[in-house]
Amino acid sequence: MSSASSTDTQTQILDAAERLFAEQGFGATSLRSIIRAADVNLAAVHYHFGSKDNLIAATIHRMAQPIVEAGVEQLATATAQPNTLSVESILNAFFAPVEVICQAKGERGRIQARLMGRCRTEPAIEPIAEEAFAMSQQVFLAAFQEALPQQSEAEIRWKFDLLIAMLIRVLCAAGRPNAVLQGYSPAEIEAAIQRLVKFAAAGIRA
Amino acid sequence: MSSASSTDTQTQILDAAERLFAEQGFGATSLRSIIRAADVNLAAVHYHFGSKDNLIAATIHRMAQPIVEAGVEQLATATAQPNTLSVESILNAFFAPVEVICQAKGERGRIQARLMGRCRTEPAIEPIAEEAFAMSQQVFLAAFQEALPQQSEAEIRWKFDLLIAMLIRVLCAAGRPNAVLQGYSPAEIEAAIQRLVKFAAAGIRA
DNA sequence: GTCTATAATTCGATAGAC
DNA sequence: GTCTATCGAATTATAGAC
Repeated sequence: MSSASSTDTQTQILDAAERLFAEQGFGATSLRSIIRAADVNLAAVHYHFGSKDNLIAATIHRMAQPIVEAGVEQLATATAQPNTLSVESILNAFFAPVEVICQAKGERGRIQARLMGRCRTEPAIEPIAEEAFAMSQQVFLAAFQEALPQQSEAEIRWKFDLLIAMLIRVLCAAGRPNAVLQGYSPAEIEAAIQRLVKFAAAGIRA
Repeated sequence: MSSASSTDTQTQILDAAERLFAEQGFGATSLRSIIRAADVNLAAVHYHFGSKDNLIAATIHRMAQPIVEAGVEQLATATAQPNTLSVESILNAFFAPVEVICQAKGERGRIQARLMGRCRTEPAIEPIAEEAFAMSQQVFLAAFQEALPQQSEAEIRWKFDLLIAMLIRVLCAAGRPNAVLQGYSPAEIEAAIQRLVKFAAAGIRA
């Protein structure tokens, strides 16, 4: 068991790593800049995580866990409805991370959004990220296949791949001039999600 | 005027930088790894480009130029038609880079696609990339506004932002399991573009 | 579990010979 | 225009005291 202080040190390191990895990328972020921001000793990183690569994996997994859970839970609720599963209800669950990240976490949410985006542009990181999001990918693909039996699996797969790209872009660009999500109030988040669902549903059905 | 050999050295450096920046990111790629791949001397980089930052800017501009030109030219052709400008014709021009990059350049195209993707995930690079793609962004936004007068400028802007995210994803994921673009033959590229146009047009009109 | 000190490498940049 | 040599600073990682 870890003591309370060691848990705090781990969290401080993860918080700083999350922010710096998101802003600068994994390779460009040094352990020194992380321990400076976390106000811990350099040796503590190697003690708690072993290496920079292990710290990267731990950071990604901590970021992904609540996002995957929120999507899977909300999808399970939608699936439990007696009516036929609609594309819109699946998309509402798929875009749930927008609410999870932007509303509940504020500034930290935008950091995690950037980090999520990096998982798709850094080739060396992809295996780690793929594992972290595997469960989410699996259940959503299955739901779309059930809701769109007339479309081939390959067709649904590349459309779902584009949906992920859209979701990441929405999260990364939140609050910026041309973004779909301009503010962070519950009403604005809800409205943005509805715009996204409408946009995506039309594309998927096309 | 540069001599022939100096031009070759510059090109060798740019080719290696393009590949390594795309694969590892700007911050994580050292000048030494670039000169190793380019088989030139370290001092040659500073002689020809002055600094790492200048080399980054030169690499991005060289990548962006033919992409911007292809899109703008094809859009001009579509605009020159006597009929009303359709969303589909604009989107065909917008997705032209897929053909430019994937068909004409082969493996190097996929490298440039990744590099293009990095321009939107590395905050420090954004000003450079924004300048490199400014002309393209401007003409396409104007075309969409003309084709969709019933939609507000803000609405068109966030939809266009998502289109860029989709285009980058298509280019980055080309050839991978769940990608819309599976092969690189002219027929497959043309078919993928048509799928994309259909998907995007439905979303934009929604 | 936290720390200092340091080893071993690598980084960007520059000086100066040719 | 290209090269060698090198500076000063930064990097990851480790050893060992407390």
